[in-house]
Amino acid sequence: MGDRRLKTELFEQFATVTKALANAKRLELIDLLAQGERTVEQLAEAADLGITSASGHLQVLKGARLVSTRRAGTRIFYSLDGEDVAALYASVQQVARAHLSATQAARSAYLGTGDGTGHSDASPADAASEEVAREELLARARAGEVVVLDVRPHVEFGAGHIPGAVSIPLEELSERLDELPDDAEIVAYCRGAYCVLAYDAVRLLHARGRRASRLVDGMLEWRLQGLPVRSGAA
Amino acid sequence: MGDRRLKTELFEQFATVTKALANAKRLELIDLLAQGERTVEQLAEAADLGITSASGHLQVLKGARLVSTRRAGTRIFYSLDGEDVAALYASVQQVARAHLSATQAARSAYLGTGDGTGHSDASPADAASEEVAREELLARARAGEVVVLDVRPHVEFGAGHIPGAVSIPLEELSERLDELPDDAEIVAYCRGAYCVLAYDAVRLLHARGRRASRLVDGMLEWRLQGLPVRSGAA
DNA sequence: ACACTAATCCAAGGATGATTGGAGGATGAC
DNA sequence: GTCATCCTCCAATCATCCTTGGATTAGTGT
Repeated sequence: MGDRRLKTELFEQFATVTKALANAKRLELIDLLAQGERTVEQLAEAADLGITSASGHLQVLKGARLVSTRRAGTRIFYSLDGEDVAALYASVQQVARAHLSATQAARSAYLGTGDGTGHSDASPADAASEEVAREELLARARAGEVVVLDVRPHVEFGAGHIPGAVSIPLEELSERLDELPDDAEIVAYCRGAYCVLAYDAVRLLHARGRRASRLVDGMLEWRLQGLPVRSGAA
Repeated sequence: MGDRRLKTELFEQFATVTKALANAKRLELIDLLAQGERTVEQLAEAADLGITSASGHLQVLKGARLVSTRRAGTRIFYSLDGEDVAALYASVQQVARAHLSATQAARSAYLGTGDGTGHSDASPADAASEEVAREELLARARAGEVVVLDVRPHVEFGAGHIPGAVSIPLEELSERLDELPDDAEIVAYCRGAYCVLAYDAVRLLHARGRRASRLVDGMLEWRLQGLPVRSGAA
């Protein structure tokens, strides 16, 4: 078989994709871009990177065609180059979560669920019991039974949100509580399975005596499921 | 926000997965393991690696919990640690194929389709026209209309195959042609979208005047689709 | 033309990863 | 027990990657 060379070349092609993903900061950039386009400066700030370093990482991602760019005057907006990249990223998250117990622990610690000491088998009064399934939310929202609350920053809401959702970023939530009907049940959501905003929002709402729960996962998984998405400002 | 440290740790967890995938040889090992368990020696041989090197790569994969081991006497069998790993790998292939034109070119060259010179837009008499969809194959096989032919090595057939399929590895095909009914239509399959065996098999069958086509993709995608799989020797 | 901003390019260093050869563990045959 | 086999572990070399600072390019406004 003279196909060793061709075979190797093929796997090296695959590896250009995986190598582009093989860095924590680049994964963080992809996580951000999964919520909508951003400039280099915004990305650097959000991912705690120097401008030069962020630009470098973005060049690597661009080289692997995982992101694309759009020029607007003096700025350059980066965005994910297709839903399959988001799906690949979600797949990575899923594998990490299922295979690495350290990921579960890190996730609990970051989200503020469980105790984070490691024996995370099943906290009885866990926030998991307050998760709402996607199809269920869609049905109940259409029936007007619940208020859907998007607690991500306004920009991300504008780039794509659940139809009918109200946009109140977590930062503004405590001051704008009165915009939410007193008696309604509230379902909050944010970026995805590893986003802390909705967890914080539900904790805050409960503390204020509201009935609130959380959509399972978040926008990333909602979109990948092919469920309806609307874009445009609030 | 004091969550920068926690956030970074979370993404570093994700990165342990992607770093384990960030190497052409390791991807090749995963490709092999997606067809069933193998020993270190078999893997080294198949992937054109030294034993030491292969073992090292496998340790990396094991460290990320992407593969698991089983000891049998003096040998150690490696296998993928769950279908989600196979799904992740398939997702990588998909992204590479959709985003990198070089991957398309490398694929055509390896599979022996198209001309491989780069302008691979659409070869008229392309092998694509002879692809059979998965559900269609299942229905026609159950109705006895087609003979399903597995042209992978016997070991891989034993580890999992399409119910009712006949096992004739490509190497043995030309000598064992008489085992296939003269008049039947034959549908060949092998490992996956990047496996050359079924392509070669169909070319050989056509040359011998048989009616033959190829299942779209292969065993990997069949399994991930949740379609029925049987295991055990022929 | 000039100043200003956003982003990329380049070079240097320190860190991390891949391969190889040789030593060492575990298991099975005798 | 000894030997052979299969695999892992260790150490050294070489290549690759990440970060940082300074210089450069592209675009905007005056």
